[in-house]
Amino acid sequence: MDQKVPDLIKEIIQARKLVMELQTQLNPSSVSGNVLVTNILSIFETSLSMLNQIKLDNESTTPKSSMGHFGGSLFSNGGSDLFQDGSRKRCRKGIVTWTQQVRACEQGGFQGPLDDGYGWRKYGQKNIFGAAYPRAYYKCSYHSSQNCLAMKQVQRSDLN
DNA sequence: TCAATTTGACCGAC
DNA sequence: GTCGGTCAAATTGA
Repeated sequence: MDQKVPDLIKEIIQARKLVMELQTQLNPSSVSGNVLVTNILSIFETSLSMLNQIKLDNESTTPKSSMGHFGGSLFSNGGSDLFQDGSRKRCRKGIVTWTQQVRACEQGGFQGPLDDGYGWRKYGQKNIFGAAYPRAYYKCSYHSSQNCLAMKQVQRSDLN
C-alpha cells in the first residue's frame, strides 16, 4: 500500500480539481450544495495532509503502523472496505462514504454531533456488537426540505 | 404546538 | 440466525 501513496495523492488532487470545478458550476443560492462541496474539499485537504505525512515517514525512517496516521478521514467507495476497528461496513450503491475519527475531550464533554456546517437530526441509535458504546445515526436536517442526502454515524471509541 | 430525540420493530445483507 | 441500518410511534422540551 505504501508504494501507492504517491498515486493516491495524485488521484485525490485530481478529484479535488473536479469538485472545485463542480463548485464553480453550482448555483450560488444552493446553500446545502455549497456546504456539501466545502466539506468535501476540507476532507480532501485532510486526506492529502495525512497521505503526505505517511509519504514523509516512509521516505525517512523505519516503517510504522499506518493506524497512527488516521486521525482524520478514511475514504471508502462501497467496496470491501473495513472500518478502523476491523469491522466491515456495508455501503449503499453509488453513495460515497468515509470515516472521520475526531478526538472529544472529556473536560468539554462529548456533546453529540460536531458542528461541521450541517444541521444534524438524530434518527436512531444502536448498540454495536463488540463496542463499548452505542452508535448514533444522524441525517442532515435539510433532508426533506432541500433534498440533502448527507447522513452520518457517530460512535465513541472504546478507548476514549 | 412543533421540532427533536428516544427506542423498539422491521428489513436486508451476510 | 445474527447484526447493522432505518423507520416510525411515543416521548420530551422549548
